[in-house]
Amino acid sequence: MESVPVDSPKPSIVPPRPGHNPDRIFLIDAMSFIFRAYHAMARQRGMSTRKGLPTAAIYVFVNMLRKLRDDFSPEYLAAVFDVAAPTFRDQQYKEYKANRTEMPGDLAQQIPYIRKALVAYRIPILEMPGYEADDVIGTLATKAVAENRDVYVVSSDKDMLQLVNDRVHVLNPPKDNLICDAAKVEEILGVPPSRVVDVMALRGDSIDNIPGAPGIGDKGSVELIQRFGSLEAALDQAAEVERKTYRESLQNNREKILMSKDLVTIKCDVNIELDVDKMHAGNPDVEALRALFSELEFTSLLKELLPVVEISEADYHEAQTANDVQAILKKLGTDAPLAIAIESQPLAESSDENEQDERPEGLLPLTPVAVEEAKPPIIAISSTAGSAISVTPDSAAVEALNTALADEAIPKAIHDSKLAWHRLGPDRLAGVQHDTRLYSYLLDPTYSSHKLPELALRRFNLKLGESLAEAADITGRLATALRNEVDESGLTKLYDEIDLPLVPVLARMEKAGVAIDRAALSRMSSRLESEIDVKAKEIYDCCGSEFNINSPKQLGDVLFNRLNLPKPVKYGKGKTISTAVDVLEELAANHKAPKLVLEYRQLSKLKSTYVDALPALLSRNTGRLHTTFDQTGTATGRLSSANPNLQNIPIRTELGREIRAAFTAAPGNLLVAADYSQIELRLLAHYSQDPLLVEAFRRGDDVHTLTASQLFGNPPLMVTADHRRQAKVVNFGIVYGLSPFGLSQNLGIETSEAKKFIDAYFEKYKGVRAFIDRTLEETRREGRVKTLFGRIRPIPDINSKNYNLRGFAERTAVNTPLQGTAADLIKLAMIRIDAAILERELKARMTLQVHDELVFEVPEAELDIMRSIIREQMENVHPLSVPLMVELGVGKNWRDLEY
DNA sequence: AGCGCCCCGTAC
DNA sequence: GACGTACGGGGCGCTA
Repeated sequence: MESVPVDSPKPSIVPPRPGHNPDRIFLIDAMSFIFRAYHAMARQRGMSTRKGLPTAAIYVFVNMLRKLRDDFSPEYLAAVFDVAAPTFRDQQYKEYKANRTEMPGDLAQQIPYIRKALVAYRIPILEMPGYEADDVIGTLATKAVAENRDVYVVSSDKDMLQLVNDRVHVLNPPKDNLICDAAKVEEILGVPPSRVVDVMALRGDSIDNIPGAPGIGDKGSVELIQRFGSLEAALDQAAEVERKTYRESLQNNREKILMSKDLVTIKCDVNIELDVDKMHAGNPDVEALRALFSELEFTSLLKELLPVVEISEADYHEAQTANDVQAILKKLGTDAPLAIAIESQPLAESSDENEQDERPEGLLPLTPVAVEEAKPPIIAISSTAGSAISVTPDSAAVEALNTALADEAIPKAIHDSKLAWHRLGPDRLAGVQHDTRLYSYLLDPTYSSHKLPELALRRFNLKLGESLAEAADITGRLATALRNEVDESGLTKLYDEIDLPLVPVLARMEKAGVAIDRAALSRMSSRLESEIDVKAKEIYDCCGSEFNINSPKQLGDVLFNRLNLPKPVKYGKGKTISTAVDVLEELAANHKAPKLVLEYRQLSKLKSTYVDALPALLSRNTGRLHTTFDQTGTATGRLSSANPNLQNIPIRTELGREIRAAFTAAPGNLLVAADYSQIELRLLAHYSQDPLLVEAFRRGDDVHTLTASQLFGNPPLMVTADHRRQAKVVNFGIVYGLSPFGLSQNLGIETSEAKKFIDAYFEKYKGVRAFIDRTLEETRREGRVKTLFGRIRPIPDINSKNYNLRGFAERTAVNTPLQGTAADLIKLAMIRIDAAILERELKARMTLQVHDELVFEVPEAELDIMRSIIREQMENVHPLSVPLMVELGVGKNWRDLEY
């Protein structure tokens, strides 16, 4: 099955002529698209549902249908399938299509859904045992023309071009809905539609195993037909052909060629009725489509189906008096939560987007909006003056609202309670029981968004409007539905004991912020600026011209095309040649420029990303830097940090550490940084129970030295620094799910060498091997991994037939329990440390979390108590088969710490 | 001009 | 093709 080639620069697209012929029939050659979509899918990153059902072909097919409907508004429409049964051609020629391999499993899985989609679109499916789709289409086209209708054969199969005539066109959607009429066919193939079969008979088709004339290919077949006018004439006059191979092929294969023509000729007299009444293109069955798209997780398509908003603002009543508020609260049953939505926009006064909300507490203007219809009852709170809410409630109403918010006994449902905490201010909100954002995250942390509108769409097919009351309404409904799922998925304990209690802890950390030495950064900026300047000039000098060093494209051009430096061995997919660190390091021996570029890069990276960016984000109110921790942003359960990201402040180079030195403590305070030592390797020991690892950690041995001693066969005391370094890379690699290629890149050695390391590692650490095997086996069975505390991550690609996808899934499956359990543990420790600080009414504050490290700002007087609280809580956070160790540093800034 | 993607680099 | 998880800056092509 070949696609129609289009070599002409600008395909002539004939627009549909409205009113031209209202009797247009569109016949879709379904399988030709399905195969096409499937092959296109290989390039696209594997698309699938969370459960692992591949969906790329369905998606492409559905989009083709939509485009067809949008572009042409067909009057009549049908999809034609092949029946999986022998056809008359198989009887005629037993080798027919013998070369065709069976349909791949991940495609076959999708066919039923494509049929469902057609049903939902109310497009009839036609098929005829014993005939191929081509023949059915040819027959229907012929009959339609006899009824004076226009036919559009929707196909990307070149064979179809033989059907083209005055009334029959071939429409090729992947080629931008190119319409082929007779002229176009001649332009593309070099012969008119009536001679397409003649050409094909000569050329043959290896995919369908049609022999054709041996030795005559694409060019020859067209030439011969053009010259003689027809296949029969070419055969009869074969003697005149000068070229020996052509001549003899024609003379010696007459039967074969004629049979080929027979095979490729579409039969137009199949015994099938044309019933146009059943082919009326009407409106799709929206409910069926919705159900289908929902099952297939086609969220963008779902969205388009949903202009329907079930709620309108008219359904909500605004509460103006305390009695109105009390009336809402009365409606609450004993267990029903009060759903709350809060304006998420920053206050009008602080127009700065990045500004942390630092309003004095308790002064926030609140407008409660009561709702009688909603179940559970809701209160939407507008905190912005001049918002959509039209009434000004009396002070007693606001008072009643405030009391309810702070009442621990009234359970609340909120989407993103951390944001609510910030908006309302601490201690004004109590009793939060349902955070729908956290529910969504726990149920599937791999979703790219856990925002309320997306959730409403995904769960309820509901398009959320602007109204705050509506948001509260949806939040209430989501809380009920998601809580059930959380309970059913065994995530309740994790939610109750880790994710929910962490919310106020993070809120306090964000509010506290960190102190920054602005002057130090400013000095550094000036210094970097001049150094960057000098470095740029040096680069221009030795490259012979000025260009944008920041542009990998321009840089690559200069290095590899102008200076003719050797190109990296692998610069595959992209058009630009890689100028990444390892490539430039390699080139440093050949030329001065690469080293200079690396130095330039380091300087400009530090300047733009940190030195200049951080001061711009300092709060005008507090003068400190307030990050936002996202508790629902990672697939593993880790936190992430943004605006600014304080989880990637440099530490590895001296210059980078200078930035760290600008993270200071307020006067009279010290910074305390507490790191878990090798927490992921300790968890590997715990999970695998590998005797070597477990014993090493119990004895307090250096685990990298141990691995070096195992890999290189020296006793631990004889391990060299270099062996230890390499062993460390291997240890890290194990946690990340290493491959020989990855390790070889990291160590700068041959893949074969790397493989020896890996084999040696697993030979020594048999428990680790078994753990990995166990984990993979379980993941294949369950389609997901779990942390020690039951946090779930779906791994849909674990059984994929795609080598890359599967490999990635396997590494993820091994890494996530380790990374995710470490995340759970430190979250638990944070909750307990926070509680200890509150309980003792200490002034010390937790300020940062960097995955395995916590940073505190501690008054000097509280140093001793804090040190002991931190160590105690972190090291004893949860019993494991190996001890957890914490390294505690104290200092005036984040660089100069004394351990 | 604004958005999205790529390349690159920072952290753990 | 690429050992896990993130965020962000700059370039650049795409849309408007």
